[in-house]
Amino acid sequence: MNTRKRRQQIFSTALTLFSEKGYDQASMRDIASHAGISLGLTYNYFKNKEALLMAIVESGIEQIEQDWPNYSAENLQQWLVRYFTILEKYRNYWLLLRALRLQSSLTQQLEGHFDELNNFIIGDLAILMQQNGHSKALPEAILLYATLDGMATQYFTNKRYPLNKMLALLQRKYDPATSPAEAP
Amino acid sequence: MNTRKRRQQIFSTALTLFSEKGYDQASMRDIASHAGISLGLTYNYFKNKEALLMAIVESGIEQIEQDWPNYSAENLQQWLVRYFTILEKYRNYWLLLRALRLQSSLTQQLEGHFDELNNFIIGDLAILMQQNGHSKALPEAILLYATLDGMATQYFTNKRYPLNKMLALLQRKYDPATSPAEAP
Amino acid sequence: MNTRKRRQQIFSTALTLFSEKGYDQASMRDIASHAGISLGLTYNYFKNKEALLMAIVESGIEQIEQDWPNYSAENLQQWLVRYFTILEKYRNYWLLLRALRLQSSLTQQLEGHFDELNNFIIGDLAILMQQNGHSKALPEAILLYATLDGMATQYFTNKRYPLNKMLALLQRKYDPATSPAEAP
Amino acid sequence: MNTRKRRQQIFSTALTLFSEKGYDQASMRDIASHAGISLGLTYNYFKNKEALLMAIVESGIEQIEQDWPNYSAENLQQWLVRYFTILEKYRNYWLLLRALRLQSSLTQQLEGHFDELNNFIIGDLAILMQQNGHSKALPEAILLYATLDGMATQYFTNKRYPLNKMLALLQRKYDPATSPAEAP
DNA sequence: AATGAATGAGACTTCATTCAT
DNA sequence: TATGAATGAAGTCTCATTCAT
Repeated sequence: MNTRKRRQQIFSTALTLFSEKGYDQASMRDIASHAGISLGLTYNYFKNKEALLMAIVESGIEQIEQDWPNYSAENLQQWLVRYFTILEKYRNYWLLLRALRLQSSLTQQLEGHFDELNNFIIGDLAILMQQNGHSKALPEAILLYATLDGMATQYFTNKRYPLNKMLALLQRKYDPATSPAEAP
Repeated sequence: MNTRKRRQQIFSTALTLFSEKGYDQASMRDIASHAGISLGLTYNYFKNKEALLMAIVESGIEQIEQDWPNYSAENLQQWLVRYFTILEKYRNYWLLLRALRLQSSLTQQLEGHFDELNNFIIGDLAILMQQNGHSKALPEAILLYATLDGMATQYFTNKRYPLNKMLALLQRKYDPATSPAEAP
Repeated sequence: MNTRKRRQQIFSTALTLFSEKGYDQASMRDIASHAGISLGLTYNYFKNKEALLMAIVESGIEQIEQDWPNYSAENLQQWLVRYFTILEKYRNYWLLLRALRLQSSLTQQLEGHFDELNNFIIGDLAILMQQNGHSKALPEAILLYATLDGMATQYFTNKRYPLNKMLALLQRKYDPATSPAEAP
Repeated sequence: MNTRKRRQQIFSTALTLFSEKGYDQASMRDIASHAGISLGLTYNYFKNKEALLMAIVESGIEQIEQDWPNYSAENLQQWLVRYFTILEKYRNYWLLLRALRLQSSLTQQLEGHFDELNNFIIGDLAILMQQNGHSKALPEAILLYATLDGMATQYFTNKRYPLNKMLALLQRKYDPATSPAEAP
C-alpha cells in the first residue's frame, strides 16, 4: 500500500478513536489494531502519539478550511443550515478539538490552531452579517458563533437535542424581514 | 486535621487538577502531592479514583443547585450577569463537567447528572422568558442556553474573549423595550 | 477488657480468617474489624502479623497437646473415631498448619513445630499399635497416620467426602479380630 | 526466542515459584526476573496473574492425565511404585494444587479440576483393586488414595520421610498372597 | 488501653516506544 | 516496508506498620 494511503488509514482510525474515547483512553495498540496493521508500523508514519495527534489536528483544520468554500451560502439562513452540515461531516474533528481545548497541558501550538479556525469561521460569518445590514457585524458574528457552538455541543452530546427546531428558531431570529436586528 | 477538612482538601485539589489537566492526566499521586499528603491517604477518603470523580461531580451539581437561589434575578438582564457570576465561581466544575461530557465511556450515572443540571438552568430561564412575554418560552430558553454555553466555552478557553462586550450585546438583544421578541 | 481476653479475641479471629482465606489474603484490618477492635490495637498485643501467626501456630499445637489426654482411647477403633473428633474441633488449626507447611519461605521455626506435633500423634498411635500386637508398631503408625492425614485433607476440602464410611472401613481393616495385621 | 518456548519459560518459572512460595508470595516481578525477562513481557503471554495460574493448573492436570497411561501397571504393587514416580515428576504441580485446594476463595473452576483429577486416579486404582479380588473396590480405592495422599504430603514436606520403607510396607499390606483383603 | 489517620513500599497492570528480524 | 516481541516507566491500589492523641 502506498505511503499516503497508509498514513491516511492510521490517521482516520486514530481520529475516530481519539474522538470516541478520548486521547488518553485510545492506545496506540488500539489504533493499530483497528487500522488492521501492526503496532510498530504506526511509528513508521508518525514519530509518536503526540505527533499523530498534532497531525490530525492540523490536518483537520486544514481540511475544513479547504472544504469551506464548497458550502458558501447566499444568505445567513442558508449559511446556518450549511454550517451544521459541515459540522456533521467533521463531527469527529469537532469533538476532538473541543475535548483538547478543555484540557490545557496542551502544547501552546494547539492554541494557535484553535484560534485560527475560530477566526476563520467568525470572519466568514461577519461578512454575511454585514450583508444583512448589521452595523456592528463582528460582535454580532462573535455572539452568533457562540450560539452555534453551544448548539453543537448540545447536539453532539445529547441524542435528543432538537437541532432542527432550534435551527429554525435561529433562522427566524436572524431573518432581516421579520426581526430587524437594529431598530430603525 | 479533622476528617471533613481532609476530605475537602483532597476534594478541591482533585477538582483543580481534573479541570486543569483532565481526569486521565491527573494522577492520584499528583493529587496527593498537591494536597500535601501521602498517596495512600487519598484512598482512606475515596474508594478509588472514579469514586473521587463521582463525588466531585455530584457535589458540584448539588452545590450549584443549592447556591442558585442566592442569585435570583428580577429580569433577564440581571439574570444574564448573574449567570456568569455563578459560572466564574464554579469555573472548575464547569470545565470538568464539560470535558467529561465530551468523553463518552462515561458512566450512565454521569449522563443523568448532566441532564439534571441542564434542565435545572433551562427551566429557570424559561420562567424568566415567559415573564418577558415570550409565547414560546421553552424553545427560546433552550436557544439562549446554547448561546450562554458557547460564550462560556469561549470565555474559559480564551483569555482574550470579550465577555463583557458580548454580555452587553446579549442583554440588548433580549431587552423587551428595544427589541420585542415577537412582533405585535 | 482484660489483657488475656483481648489477646484471645484477636487470636481466634485471626485463626479463623487465616484458615479461611489464607495468611496472605487476610489483612490486619480484616482481622481487627472482624474482632470488633481498632486496627492499631492489634499491634499492642502482637508485634506484627508474623508474630501473630507464630503465636497462633504455637498455641494451637500447645492446645492440642494439652487437650489430647482428654480423648484417650482404649483401643485403636475408639482412637480412630476420637482422632477425627479432635480434628473437627481443631479444624481451623489443622487447615492453617497444613497450608503453611505447603509454603516454604516459612521460618525454620515452624518446621520444628510441625514435626513436634506429628511425632506426638504418631507416638500415641504407635503405643496403641503395639498393644494391638503389631511387632513393627512405629512403621505401622506412620503409615496409618498418612492415611488419616489423607482422609482429613479430603474431608476438609470436599463436602461430599464419605468420612464415616471410610472410617468404618478403616476400623475393620485394623480390627485384630477380623483381619490380623500379621499372618500367623 | 519463539513464542511457544517463551510461554513455556514463563509458565515453568511461575510453576516453580508458585509451588515454592505460594501463589500470593510469588510476585509477577519475581516470575519475570527469574525467567530472565522484563516484567511487562509476562503480560504478552498471560492476560494476568490469575490467568497464568489457571493455565498452569489446567495444563498440569492435562499433562498428568496424558502421561498417565505411560505408567500403567500390571498389579497394585507395581502401580504403587509408579504412582510415586509420577508424583515425583509432577511434584511442583502436586504442591501447587494442594496449596490452592487448602485456600478457599478459589474459583469454582478450580474445584472442578481438582475433582476431575482425583476421580481420574481413584478410578484407575479401583480397577486394579477389582482385579485384586476386592469386592468393594471403590471404597477400598478411596481409602488407599487417602493413604497415598497422606504419604505424599509427608514426603514432600519432610526431607527425612522414609518413603521407600513406607511404600514397601504398603505393598505388603495390599499383597493378595500374604494378606487377603477379604477373609473367605 | 485504644483509636484510626497517615505513611510508603510494593503489587498488579497498561502502555508508549524501540528494535531485531 | 512491516512485524510484534520486548522493555521500563508510570499508574492505580492495597496493606503492614507507626504514631499523635
